[in-house]
Parts: sequence; C-alpha cells; structure tokens
Amino acid sequence: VQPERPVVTLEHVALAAGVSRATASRVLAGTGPASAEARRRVQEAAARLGYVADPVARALVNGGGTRMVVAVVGSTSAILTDPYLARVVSTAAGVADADGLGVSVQWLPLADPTPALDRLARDRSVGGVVLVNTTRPLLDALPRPLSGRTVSIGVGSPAVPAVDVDNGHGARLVVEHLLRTGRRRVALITGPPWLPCADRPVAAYRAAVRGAGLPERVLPGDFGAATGGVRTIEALTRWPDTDAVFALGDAAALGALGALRRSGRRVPDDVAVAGFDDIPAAEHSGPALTTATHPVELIAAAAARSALRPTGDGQTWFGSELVVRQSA
Amino acid sequence: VQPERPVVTLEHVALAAGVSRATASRVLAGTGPASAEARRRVQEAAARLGYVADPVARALVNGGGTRMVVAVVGSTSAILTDPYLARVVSTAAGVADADGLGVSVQWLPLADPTPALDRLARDRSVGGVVLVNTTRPLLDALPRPLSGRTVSIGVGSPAVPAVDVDNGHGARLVVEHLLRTGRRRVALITGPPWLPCADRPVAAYRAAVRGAGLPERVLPGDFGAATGGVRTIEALTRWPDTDAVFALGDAAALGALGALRRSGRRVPDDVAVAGFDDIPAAEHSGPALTTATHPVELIAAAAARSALRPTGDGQTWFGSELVVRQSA
DNA sequence: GTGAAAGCGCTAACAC
DNA sequence: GTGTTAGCGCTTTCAC
Repeated sequence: VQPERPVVTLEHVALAAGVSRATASRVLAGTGPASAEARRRVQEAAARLGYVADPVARALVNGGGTRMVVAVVGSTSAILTDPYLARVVSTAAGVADADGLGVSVQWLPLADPTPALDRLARDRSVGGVVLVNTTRPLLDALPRPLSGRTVSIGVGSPAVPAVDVDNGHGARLVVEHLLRTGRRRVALITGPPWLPCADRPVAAYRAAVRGAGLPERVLPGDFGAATGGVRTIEALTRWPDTDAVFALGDAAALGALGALRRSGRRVPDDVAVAGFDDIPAAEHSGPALTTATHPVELIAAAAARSALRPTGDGQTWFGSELVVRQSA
Repeated sequence: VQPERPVVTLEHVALAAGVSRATASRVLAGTGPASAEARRRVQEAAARLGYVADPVARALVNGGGTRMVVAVVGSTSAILTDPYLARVVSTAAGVADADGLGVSVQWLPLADPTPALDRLARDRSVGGVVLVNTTRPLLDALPRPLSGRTVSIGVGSPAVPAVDVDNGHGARLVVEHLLRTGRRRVALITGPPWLPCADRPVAAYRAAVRGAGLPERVLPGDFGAATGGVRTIEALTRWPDTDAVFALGDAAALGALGALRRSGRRVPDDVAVAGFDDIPAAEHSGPALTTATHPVELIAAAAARSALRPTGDGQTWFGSELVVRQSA
C-alpha cells in the first residue's frame, strides 16, 4: 500500500507558468538562458505550487548517483559500530542532504576488499565514496570508475585525494608538552600497524624523543581501550622507569588510565598519560585526559564535499591543538 | 569531467540472453512469470556481464525513494553533532545500504518544524523517515504523505509507530539499586522538559521513591554534562542530605561526577551517582559510572527497517539492564 | 510465457 | 530565448 504522495512535477510548474517544460527546467536548474519574464513566472509558479525537483529523476538523467558511501576498512565488521565512524557518517549525511543525496556505510574487509570495491564501482547509485582507514595497496587497487569521485580520510595516493588531521604536528605538541613538564621516559602506544595514517605521529614521537636524547619506546596498539591497558602494563614491566604513556587514540589512553589505577600507580604523579583525538569522554575521565584535538566533523565534511564535487586538492590537513588537562 | 562509468544495462543482459528487456526484467526482479529456460539464460548472462540493476532507474519507476532521512528535533542545529544521533545515523546507514538506499540527517527546529516537514513530504527521494526526539504535537502535525513510512524513536502516536528503550524499567532498576545499597535521599536530574519519551523514567523514579516512603527530588536537566553538574550542586544546596544523584543520561551523570569532585565530595562514599545509557565513556570515568544500558544500535536498526518496510507494530521497546560499577 | 510499447520526471540537443 | 524531441534504465500493462 503505497501512501499517496504529493505530485507536483516540472510539468505542472511549466503549465502554471505558461511555458514549456524545457524553459521551466532551465530556470529551475539554473542552466541555460531564459528571459527575465519567463524566469519570474516560473519561479513564482514553483513557489506557489511548492515544487521540489525529484532528485531521482535528476540523478537518472545526469548520472550523478543518489548516494555517497562511506567505506571503512577493518578486520571485522565490528568496525561499523565505532563511535569515530559514526561521527564521520553523521556529518557526511548532513552534507549530502544539501544535494538531496543520502549516505550509506559499508565495511571493506582488510583481508580482501576487492569484491566489495568492485560492487561499489558497478553500482550506479553511488555518486561518491569516502574511504576510511585505508591502506596504500587498497588505494592502488581502486577500480578505475571510482577514481575522481573517491576521497580518503587518512592516507592518500596520486589517484585519491586525502583529508586528515595533521596528527604528526599534534603528536609533536603532546610529546613536547610531556618533555617540557619534566617527563624523560615516554612510551608510545601506536595504532594498528597496518594503518598508514598512524605512521606520522609515530615518526613525530621518534623525532622529538630522539632530539632530546631520550630513548624511544614504541608498543603497537589498536586504538582500543583494552589493548591500551595491556600495553601500558607491558611498558612498565619492560621499562620500570617509564614516567609517561602517550597513546595514539583517547580510548587507548583511557584504557591506560584504568590499568594504572588498578595497578596502584597515581596519575599524573607516578606516570603521566596523554591521548590523542579529544573525544567527548576525555574530559570526564578520572583524571581528565590531556590530549590533542582531532576535528572529525571538519574533516568528514571536507571529505564528503570533495567526494561529491572533486576539488583537485591532493592533500588537506586540518590542525590539531594541545589540550592540557589533569593526566599530564 | 564525468569519469567513465560501467555500462551494463538490462538491455545488454536481454540481448546476451536472447530475450526481450521485459522478460529479463521479470526474471531479475523476480516478479511475473518466466520459463525455466529463459530464467536460466538471463541469470547466466547477468552473472557473466556483472550486471547490477540501477537503483536510480528502479526508484524512478516504482517511486520508493532513494534515501531515508533521520530527522532530529532540537532547539538548535547543534543537535546534529550529538554522539547519540551519530550512532543512530550510522546504524541506519548500514541498514539502508542493504536496499541500495542512503541516509540523510536533518534538523527539525523545535520551535517550528512544519516547513522542514513539508519539504520532506514533498521530496520524492525520501523513502522513509526516522524521527528522533519527537514531541506529540509534531507527530500530530505530520504531513499525510509521510505517514506509513515514518517511525519515531521515542514517543509514538496512533499514526506513527515508535521504537525505544524501555527506560521506565531501566530507571526503576537504577533507583532500586540505589535504595538497596542504602541510599535514602535520591535526587533525579531529568531530560529536557519538552521531551515526552523522558517522562517514563521520571514516573518510574517517583513511583519507586514514593513506594519506599522517601522524598521525591526532581530537577530538570537537558542531558548535557554542564547542566548535570549545575543541577547536582543545586540539589546538594537545596537538600544537603542528598546521598545519591540519578541523572537521566550518562553525559549529565559525568557532569555530576565532575562537579562533586570539584566540590570535594567523594563518590560513592559521600554521594552515589548513577546515569542512564551506558555510553562508552561511562566505563572510563573516575569513578566508573553505574548506569543502565540503552541498546541504541538495536533500536536504530529496528526503526530504520520499519521506516522502509512498515511492519504494523505500534510500539516496540527494547530492554534495559542495570550496570553496576563504582559510582553507585 | 513473452514481446512491444508506454511511461516514471527530468535534462539536453537541436531546431525555430 | 523558447519549444520540440529524444532519451536516461527500468517496470509494467496489454496483446499475442
């Protein structure tokens, strides 16, 4: 039972304005010439009738698709419930709405993303793709038809523009803060090893620490709180004089906080903890987390916009700022 | 420069299978009769050519729309960056993807939602609507064409089915836990007064507290951390013997935690704090937050599904469970 | 059971 | 400038 739907088509507007459909279309779509008089009458009629162009018909004829898909790479589909991803999708959905487009989310299996990518390339409803957590091999294997309307949040490639936070700079700010406040043995808990956009902050950490003549202590993480806790204990076992833990990702840092609390260490007295991203929860942990900002909404909006209308920019990095709270 | 897009249309499949477009359509769409032989040949051809029906063309002819919109009521458009909303949108986007549909988010001004709703009703690309944070008046003013493909997360109406967490029961569990553990002066910080789905937990609180012969102490909140903190201090000023604060919404509870810490009270020793929703951050606050679960993903998925394909269920409530941590 | 033909609502050539 | 004429890719009567 299809409920009755309003039927105000271009035809009606044209009729009411006393012009042809073509003229009405030109006026309303803003393409092509039209006399001032015609323009006025069409607009008046459209407004009076409450005409809204059907994005579907429009999409059919000019082939721009009807949706943008946010495709996220991960080892399991559990990545789909990630809060960070949710913010990206939600922001993209707000941007796409302005064009009458929708947004979908899909999981791209890290192990074998090709079938999913091919399906995306074939699907003519897909107007643009925003890749999240991409790897270089995946970018290089991107089906031809997708290039030009795909943008990556994270690492880019010659064919795929990238948008991201300047996490190299953000990480440097955090490490410098740690050193400035007297920390001398800083351990770093990284993101997943396969994720290339998490390499920049690691490099920044190494440079800063080495530059100060201090030891590099790097442990692989996965952005998760549980792993953050485990690696923290590991660091303190392996290097008992560790006086600061810097986790890439606030969730991991919160995990570190929990592990330290359980093991009887005082934060920041015994060991300082810093995170990255400034998620909402960072403000409310005990103690509140020192971290660096990650303007997810800005990044997602920029990515969504350029997936829909390619800009030609190869690389866009948004700034990251230090947020000093209690934990470090 | 429109990049080359794959062009395998029904026409090609029909040609390759040696049948007419009509027959190919019947086979592929699964509607109408077709001989076993025709069926086989069409399917083989489709598979071989990698044919994927164009959802846009399909939508144009059968009018189901190409997207679902999540419309959220709020006093300002800032509501669009709410993490809870993000989880709803992201989940809906996953569900819609299965149908080749996208999802958009729109803000419905609390003060005057009508223009936005009318636009929604007129927009033929809108296949379904999921309302978030609705009010009864808004539901009653829902444009006709929208009914039947709209579902509300929160409060419902005769015309609009509702999906929500059973927050009445969840709130009862929390209050009972508080009383069971010896609390006798429990203050409640509510959600925004205009939000009807936040009434059930208030009623549950009143019933539980009154049933135990204890005083009712209700303060209006808005789910925000800042207000949570302010109201907590207010409660302790007005009723100094308050020994527990129950905030509807974990963010508000986290705000309460922060305010208590700053004012020198110990949690849970001096006053217990409980929240509602079990957001990710609840686990990592100091102390970790006692709360009740809110299966947002389950709810959003159910809502999205029934917006797309009406089920006829009037009201669906998902369970809420007590999560006891350190704060109460 | 199958094909021919008529649209869905819009845009884009191509004459006038 | 403006109207006429074709389609975009699909589903769907309606004859056969």
